Amino acid sequence: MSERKYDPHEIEPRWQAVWADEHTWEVSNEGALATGARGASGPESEQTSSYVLEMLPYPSGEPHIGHLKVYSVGDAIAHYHRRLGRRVLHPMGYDSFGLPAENHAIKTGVHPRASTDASIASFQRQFREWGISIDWSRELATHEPSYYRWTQWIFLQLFDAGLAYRKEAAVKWCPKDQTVLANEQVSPDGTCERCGATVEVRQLEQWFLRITDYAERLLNDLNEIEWPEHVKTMQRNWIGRSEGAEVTFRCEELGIDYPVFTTRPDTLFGATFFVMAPEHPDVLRLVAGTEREREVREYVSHAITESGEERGNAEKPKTGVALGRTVTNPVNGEQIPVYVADYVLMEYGTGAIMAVPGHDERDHAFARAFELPIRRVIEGTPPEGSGDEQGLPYTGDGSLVNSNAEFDGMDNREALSAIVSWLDREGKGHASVNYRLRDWLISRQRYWGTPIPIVYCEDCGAVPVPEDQLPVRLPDVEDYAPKGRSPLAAAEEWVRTGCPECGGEARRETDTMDTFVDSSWYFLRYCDAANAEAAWDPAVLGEWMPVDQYIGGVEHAILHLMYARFFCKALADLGHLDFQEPFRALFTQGMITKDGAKMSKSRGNVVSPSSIVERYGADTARCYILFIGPPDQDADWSDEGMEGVHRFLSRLWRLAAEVAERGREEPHAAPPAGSHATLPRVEHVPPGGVAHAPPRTTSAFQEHAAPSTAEDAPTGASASRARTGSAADDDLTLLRKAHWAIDKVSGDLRRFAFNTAIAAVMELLNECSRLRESVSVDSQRFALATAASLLFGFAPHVSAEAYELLMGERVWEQPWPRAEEEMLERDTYELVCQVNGRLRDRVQAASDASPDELKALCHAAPNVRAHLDGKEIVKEIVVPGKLVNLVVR
RNA sequence: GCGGCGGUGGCGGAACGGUAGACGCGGAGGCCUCAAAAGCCUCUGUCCGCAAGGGCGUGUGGGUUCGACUCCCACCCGCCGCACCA
Repeated sequence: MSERKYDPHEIEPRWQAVWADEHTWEVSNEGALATGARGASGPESEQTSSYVLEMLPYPSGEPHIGHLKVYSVGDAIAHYHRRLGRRVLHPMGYDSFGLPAENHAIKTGVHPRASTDASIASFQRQFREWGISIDWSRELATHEPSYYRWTQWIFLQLFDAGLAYRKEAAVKWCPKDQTVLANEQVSPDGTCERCGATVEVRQLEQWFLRITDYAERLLNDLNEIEWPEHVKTMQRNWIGRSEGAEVTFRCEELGIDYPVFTTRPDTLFGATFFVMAPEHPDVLRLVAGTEREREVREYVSHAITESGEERGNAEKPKTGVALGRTVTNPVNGEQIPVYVADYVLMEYGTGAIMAVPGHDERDHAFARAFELPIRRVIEGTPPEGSGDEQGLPYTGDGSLVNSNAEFDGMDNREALSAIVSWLDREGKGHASVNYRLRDWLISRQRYWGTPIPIVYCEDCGAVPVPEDQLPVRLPDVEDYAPKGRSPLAAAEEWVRTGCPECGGEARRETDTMDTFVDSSWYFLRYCDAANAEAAWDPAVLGEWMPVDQYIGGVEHAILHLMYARFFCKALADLGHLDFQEPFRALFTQGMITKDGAKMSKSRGNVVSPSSIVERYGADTARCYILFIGPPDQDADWSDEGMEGVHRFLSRLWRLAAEVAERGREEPHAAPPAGSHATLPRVEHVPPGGVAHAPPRTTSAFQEHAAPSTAEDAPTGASASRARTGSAADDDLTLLRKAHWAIDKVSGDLRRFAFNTAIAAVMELLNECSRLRESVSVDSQRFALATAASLLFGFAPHVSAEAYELLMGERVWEQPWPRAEEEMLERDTYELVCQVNGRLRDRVQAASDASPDELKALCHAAPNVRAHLDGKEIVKEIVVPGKLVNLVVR
């Protein structure tokens, strides 16, 4: 046993230096271009290139444990793909614009660029210390003009296509961050997702991206991608598609048509009133100059200042005010009263609804509160415990009643389409689809972001900055503090500019873009990061995109992942891309918690990657984080668990060092005492072949293949062949274990089961350790080299070290090991003997035994006999390779 | 309310419808050592039993099956998303 100790602090920097000096993980685009378009749908084995991407970090302070996890997962995948023979693009960058750096600047006066750059330097250093296999030649940061120049270019493409537009709207405003927010950035409780302040509504003119144009495609194309079901579900919910009809209700007095969206046109005959949202622009117009005006004004101003939380509470009693107007129900000509009520939302549908109190719970509650008529138009009884004396509201299916001669008696589902057809013919409505998704508000009244490349001219209006004048650089300012307008507005010299169209005086847009715009296309830029002429060369993109495996946190399930999909579709429509979906497969990793709680500074339970790496080395940290449990689930950090992984890596290194030493002392020519003379030495095969071929089948293998019988096989569960077996048996046992591990790890990697993959390597190492006295150096070397090879993607440094000690070669240059079929097959196995489905005995059976032979073995098993005593056998189930089950009575 | 994901030893977790608890942690005992650390070995779901062996065990209750952690039905609990969405 070597006296030396596993020292990650000596090993890790040495290998990091090799990878850095040799630019090991860089890939060029030329190869990709030369091979032509890669078979996007081709089988895994034929794929020649692969794009493995983890979500880029927001550089703030130091990397945290979540970063360690996501890049450990991504690196394992990247290495696996490489060793399957693919050229792997595995880049890194920084989402470096954003509020935290700016808030820090407000507090300290340090320019956000300075703190951001410092943080980026820390991330870079740690990524190298973790040994992540990154192609550093493609590194980018979204705050660099060389990057945001193209963010601005994309904005202009969208602007030219009418997909970026400016409009005044009721928008979400965070009073603390002093900026508007996207709908997606407001938490369900009506607070700012970032700072927690209660979000207000303000009427402001803002920039939007027309993501709603893509609602249908964003929904449908979810079927084309390999994403976790829960993420797809979240996106589907967020898009919120509803099928129904748009129906026009006319206000005869004023001659105005009001379309409403309904999913239940079959209940149109039950519409007994009409309700508008407080924000509806016509509410005040309808009451202007009437005695109702004052009351309505008061109600409206109260309603729009209510917080989303107050207003959104479904339990809240219904409130509202009658407008003193009526509209005509198009199906029966009835005049029905119009109300304003806060339960109707301006942002969904048309901001006005037809109210059917007989068949809608909310309308029913309102009708009761305001004593409005409630009419049943569909027969049926609501579930127990709901509904009034008449069984209303009833929201289920049934036959139409109280409608008209044409539709009464008709099944409501049929009636639905029949009524829509009728409306269509009469010009009073049509089938319609409505979405919950809103357009994406991208302007922010903040400093640290990509400037929006627009100037305002008195004569020409909003004019795009010409492409050759990009980037519009972010100017330096004195004061970053938000004052309800962008800090950029204070940079007067920067703001004042000439109009690109008429040359006259103009002023620059002073808002910046939401940082989600920056991160909606970074994966494209990686493909062609050095391109100074264009955002990308479509030919280069064609080689790498779409991303084969994207990895990140679920927290981006809606925001980033929806925006990036939208960008791809829009840019594809504009002819800049030839694919629709950016991320073919997605993996979402779970959170690492401490003592069951999210790590946070305020809780004081933060485990910092740098402290773990300092103490145990990067390999232990990475390996533990993958071993802790299924990577898509949350997992709780345990220092003891990490100690266990550290012991495992120590043992691997120690055994490798020991075997390397033993190998030097005992050259292959003189194997010890005949025990394994029949086993040839490990072969070295050039790249493209099998990495380290296992010893070929020899007499040792055949000797072992002698079939056992029930009589001579051990019957006790704990009987161990290895203990009593000869040295050659042990060699074979170990080699088989190695091949088993190759097979197991290969399968586990395909399904992201890193925890069980590492467990399999642990098993192999346990076997090496257990048999180390009785097997040949060659067998030991093969088994340990296999362990190192399989472990390389999880613990690269120690694996590279061990492999080099054993084989004198670089493990990452070896192809992924292949398990040999014959080494996976067993000539005997443990046959499970059951009586009535209960385990009663285990016996050795020959692999090629016939069902009848297996039955006989089972009958002969001592403990089976005891349970058969005096019973009648009714059925015998034989599962070759597994078990025999005797059913008795 | 709608949708999604979960519930297995003291703990993290393994188990194509076929030996429940791999692997690791923790625990107990032992070896090595003057001693300790490190390392190594054995045991470790639970109850009965000296043992052989047996009973009970994967949230609850049913069902399908020779056989169910796994499939089906009805519940309970937890987490996540959406929700006065017409």
